[in-house]
Amino acid sequence: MAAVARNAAETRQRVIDAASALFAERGFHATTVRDIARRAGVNLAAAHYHFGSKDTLYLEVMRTQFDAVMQSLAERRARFTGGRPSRRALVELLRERVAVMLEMLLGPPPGLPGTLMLREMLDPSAALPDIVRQFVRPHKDEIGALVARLAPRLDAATVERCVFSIVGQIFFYRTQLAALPHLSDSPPMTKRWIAATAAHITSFSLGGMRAAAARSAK
Amino acid sequence: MAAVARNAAETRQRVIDAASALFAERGFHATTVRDIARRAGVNLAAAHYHFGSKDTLYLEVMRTQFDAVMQSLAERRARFTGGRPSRRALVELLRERVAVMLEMLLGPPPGLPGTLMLREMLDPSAALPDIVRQFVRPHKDEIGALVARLAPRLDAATVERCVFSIVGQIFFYRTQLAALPHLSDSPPMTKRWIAATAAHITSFSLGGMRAAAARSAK
DNA sequence: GCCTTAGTCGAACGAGCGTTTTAAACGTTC
DNA sequence: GAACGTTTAAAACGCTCGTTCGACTAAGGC
Repeated sequence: MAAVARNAAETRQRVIDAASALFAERGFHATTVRDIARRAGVNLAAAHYHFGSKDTLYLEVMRTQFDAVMQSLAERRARFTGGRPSRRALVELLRERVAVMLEMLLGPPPGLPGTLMLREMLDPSAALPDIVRQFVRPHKDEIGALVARLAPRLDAATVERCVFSIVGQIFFYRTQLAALPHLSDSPPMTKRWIAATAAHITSFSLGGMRAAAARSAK
Repeated sequence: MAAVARNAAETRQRVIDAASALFAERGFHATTVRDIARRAGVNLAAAHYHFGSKDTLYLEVMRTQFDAVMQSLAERRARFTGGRPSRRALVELLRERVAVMLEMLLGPPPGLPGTLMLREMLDPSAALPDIVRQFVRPHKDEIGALVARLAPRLDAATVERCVFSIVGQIFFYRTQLAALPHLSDSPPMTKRWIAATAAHITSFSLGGMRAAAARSAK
């Protein structure tokens, strides 16, 4: 039984991995269970044995994928605890968070969670509430906390708008990924490019927050 | 022949309209030609008679849809010509442009071009280059011109980054449309809400441009 | 040693898809 | 008014999809 169980777990994982890649690549409807089974190197019926249906496989893929994201996010979050950081440190934290989100959305190669989430936004499934809770909310809350500390005078509604403005700038590069080669002189998507983009977004946003504070003070 | 031709043109239009709505609503793969024919109130074969295949119908839908957008854009653009506007007028122009894009992306009801474009970005088809040329490029160039006039000291690369930052803030509300009810206290998407959002994005972006100018001056 | 159970496999099923065919209805032309 | 090309309607074709079936293998429990 041990050998079988080990193989079973491996089969399960291979199906999950293949399905993650294919769902991200082509979307739910354009992906066939046969393609998934072929890429996973398992039998067609085996996939159905483990997951029951294409729909539940999709939900399982989402759950698995965003569990992993949540975990890596939790590790990064540890840095926040500890004392009352200087403004310079807060800015640095924001810049780093922007860079992390850019990396997560654009690469390395697959940019899988970003793509799956974008697809979920266009064609919401039963997984959407979970994704929002595990993925979107934490990001929003963390950036919101940073904004609130960087601009203490802002009311809650303005903080939310600023968060949307910051996150929007980040998401833009994933949303328009396909169009960017037609739009701009090929951005190489290198580490260097990500750092430069994160730096721009950060300083642009700091200026924006200043303006928002000035506006709400009036 | 005249009566037939009139019916034929009407049939064509009805198919295009139904297909536009369904492709936006469900995406290409989840939409069936039978659904389109049913919603259009025409026979299944009629659609194939007029468009040959589902793929060419999709391309035709895209062409038609973004032709219309381009036309409405051209009308709005007329306002730009004429003299050297004051800074206050430039800001007003930017605010109005942001509001127009928000409206186009979020409503009234369908927000059709925005949805179709987002789908194209996730699953690019042969229509993507056209969409970029007719829809994305003009917006980018116009906002770029505004940015360049509002912050004359910026180099071209920084202007581009600022444009991406502005457009990103706008697109955010379309990208996260499905998640917004889970994220925020239900934004009503009314005219009033759009105006308030446009005002925030505009002032946030003006502050961001100021910061970008200060940064590039260093 | 036999039986149950978990897992895999090839084959097949029914449904729904895009597309094509067939035939009837239509206005136009002579 | 008969022949014609054009447009619509209905049925059918071929294919692929998600899913199911039954046989088979290997590993414990009694």
